[in-house]
Order: sequence, then structure tokens, then C-alpha cells
Amino acid sequence: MREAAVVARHPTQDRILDEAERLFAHHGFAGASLQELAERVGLSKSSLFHHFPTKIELYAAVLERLFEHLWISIESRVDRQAGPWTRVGQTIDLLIDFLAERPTTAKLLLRSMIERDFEDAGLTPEELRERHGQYLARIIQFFIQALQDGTNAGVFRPQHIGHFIQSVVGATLFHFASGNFGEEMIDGDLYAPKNVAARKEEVKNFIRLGLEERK
Amino acid sequence: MREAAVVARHPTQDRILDEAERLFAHHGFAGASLQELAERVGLSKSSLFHHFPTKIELYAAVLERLFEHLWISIESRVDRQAGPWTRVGQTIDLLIDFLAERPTTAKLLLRSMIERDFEDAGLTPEELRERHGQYLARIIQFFIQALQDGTNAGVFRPQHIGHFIQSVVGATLFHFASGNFGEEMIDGDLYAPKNVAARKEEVKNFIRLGLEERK
DNA sequence: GTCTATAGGGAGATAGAC
DNA sequence: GTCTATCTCCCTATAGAC
Repeated sequence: MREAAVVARHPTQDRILDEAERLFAHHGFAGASLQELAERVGLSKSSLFHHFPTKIELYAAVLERLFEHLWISIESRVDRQAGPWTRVGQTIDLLIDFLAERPTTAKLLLRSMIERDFEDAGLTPEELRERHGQYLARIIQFFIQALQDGTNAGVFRPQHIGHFIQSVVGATLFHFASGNFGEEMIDGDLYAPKNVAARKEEVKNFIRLGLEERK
Repeated sequence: MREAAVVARHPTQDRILDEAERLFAHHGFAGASLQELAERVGLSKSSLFHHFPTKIELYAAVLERLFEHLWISIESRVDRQAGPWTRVGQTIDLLIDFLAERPTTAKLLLRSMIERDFEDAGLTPEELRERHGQYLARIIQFFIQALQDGTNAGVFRPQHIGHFIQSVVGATLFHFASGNFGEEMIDGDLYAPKNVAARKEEVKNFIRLGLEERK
């Protein structure tokens, strides 16, 4: 049985995961080279195989750590006793803070959703769910709960929760992964603190207008 | 000077482009194999090089055709004399129709925005802009114009247009590229006609709530 | 736990006949 | 315009010494 709490890792493994995260985000699973990874970490290529048995396992470990960190960040900092507005707003803030921390995070998360690398490598959906899917499911469930509480309390307009989450995820993940396109849209660095703050307000404002029960 | 209208192509080239579009969408630029492409088209691998000099040129041609078709679809069918609400709504409908037509389109467009394959291959930003950037710029400009007209007419709330477009693009492109994640969210096939229609209403409703000047 | 050496295959691209 | 044959390179992964 996999441990749900933070998995202890060897320091060398963490250095490998850090560099692998950057390479997979920039080049994708197929485009990332273990030779380049080894050089950046300062190891020989074959030493990588001592820590991770295959390339796809390394990729899975990168994603697992990422989803784990995101879940811990949200779970440990959102006030579960607060009202639905507060919980939704805090979750958005923490998600955006997480994406804004490193420019590789949003690209990697987006890739993991649109690509089929695991299926191509022969891993079953069940294996995937046990690895990183468990954290994603908890994050989504946490958000759904806040939305349902708000609807039940009559402060949120009733709506299709799934479509709403698709819009929120699209508006956050896509923005921070959008590269040159996004920089032209907002005419500046996506990751500059003032632009990150502006994005938070944009998304929360959109949520407020979209959710608010009209008086 | 590049011709702005539909570029005439050899039938074989179009068959290659059709299959290449699917392969690049599924596996990414690095992950797509020219061997597999040749087999699917029914040609030998080296025959591909008669029609397209390099893999990256083939990829560029796939994207150029895609952006060209999207631009033509919008440009030829949106009523430029209509009011801002109508133009914005029609553009959203046509964009979603375009994405919904084939399950590969949204993935490919999203990849082209988040990946750096062209830069990695040594193509300059200027070359890219001349190839498919020109169509993207026109589409965005068309949408911006409708938004500005609405704001000037006092029917749209003033706002940061760049951030707003990021939200709209995220809510549409991400949705249709989101694969298993999206299917779990809406509990069904993303491309089923009734779910496509529901997505149109969701996005337009979001836009209406977000743009409408409160009475 | 890290290394050197290498296996074994597939990649993109080219040469040249027809 | 399509083919077969081939080049060269880089890929993931393994073997085995230290």
C-alpha cells in the first residue's frame, strides 16, 4: 500500500527529479533525453537507472511529486471551517501561487493531461490512478465540496459543476503554460509578481461574476 | 510573398498532412515517427521527404493549414455588421465548432502554444510569425475588435482584454484537449454533439456574466 | 552508488535506380 | 514521384568492474 503522506526520497533522487521536471516540461516525455538529464545532474547516464528503473517510471515519479506537493499546499493551508466563498478563493490563490512558483509547473501539468505517454508505454489506467491520480482526485473533490456547499447555502447560482471546473482549470493552467502567446496577450512576463497578482484577481472576479446568485 | 488565401496543395500532400496532424496531436513533435506516418499514408519513408524537406517543416505545414482553416471559418461566417454581442457569440460558436470537428485539433493547437519545438529546431520567431502566426494574429485581432466595440458602446464592462482572452482561450482550448480528465469532469464524451452544445452555452454564459455591464 | 563500455534498436535524412 | 538501400546519429537500457 502506497503511503499517502510525503514520501521520503534520497537527496540524489530529488536532484534528478528537479532536473527531470524541467526537461519533461520543456521537451515533453518523448523529447526529453536522459543523456542531457545525466549531464545536468552531474551523473553518468547509467547511474540514473539505479534510482529509477525506466524513463516512464521517472516521469511518473516527477508527476507524483508535483501532484503531491500541490495537494499538500492546498490541504494544509485552506481553512476548512470557512465559508464557501473563502474556501473557493483560497483554493484559487494557492493553485495560482503553486503554478507561479516555477515556470515549468503549468506546462508539465497540462502535458500530463493532454498527452498519452503512459498509455503508449503500456501502463494501465489503474496504475496511473494509484500514482498521481489519487492526489488530483482529492484536489478536485475539495473544490467540488466548496462549490456544492455554496450552492446548498444559496450563495452560489446552481450550475454544471464539471463544466465550471473545466473553465477554471482552463483559465489558470492554460494561462501559465501559454508561453509567448500569453506574454503577447498580457504584454509582459507571465510570472512577474504583479502579473501573477493580476491573474488571481481576474480568475476570482470571473468566478465571482459567474457564481454569484443575483439579488 | 506568401499567399494569404487558401494555398493549393497536391492531393498526396494533403493525405500526408491529414495523417501527420493526427500523429503530432497524439504524440507531440518529438514523439511522432515518420516511419509510422509513412505506413499510415501508404508511402515509403523517403517519399515523405519529396513533399516536405524536414520533419519540422512538415510540422509547420500542419499548423499553418490548421490556423488557415480556422481563420477562414471565422472570417467567412461571422457577420461583421452585427453588434458586439453577436460577433463575440458567433466567434465562440465557430471556434468551438472548429475544435469539435476533430478530436486532434485542440490538442495540436495547445501543443503549438506550450511547446518549443520550433525554437529547438532553430527556426526564428520571424519565420514562425510569417507561417502560422499571421493567421493567429488576425483571429485575435478580430476578437479584440468586437470586445472593444462593445466596451466603447457601453454594453461591455471595461476590463483587461488580454486577461479576458486568456480566460476564453483557456476555457475552450483546454476543455477539448483535456482527454480523460475532461471526460470525468463532464461525465461523458467531450465530442458528443450534446456535450459540445453544452460547452458552447457554458462559455457564452460565462462571457455574458463576465462582460455584461450591470444595470 | 557510481562508473565505463556496449548492446540493440529506431530515429531523421540521403543516394540513386526506375 | 516512388522506391530500396544505406548512412549516421542518438536513444533507452544492460553488464559488470570498482
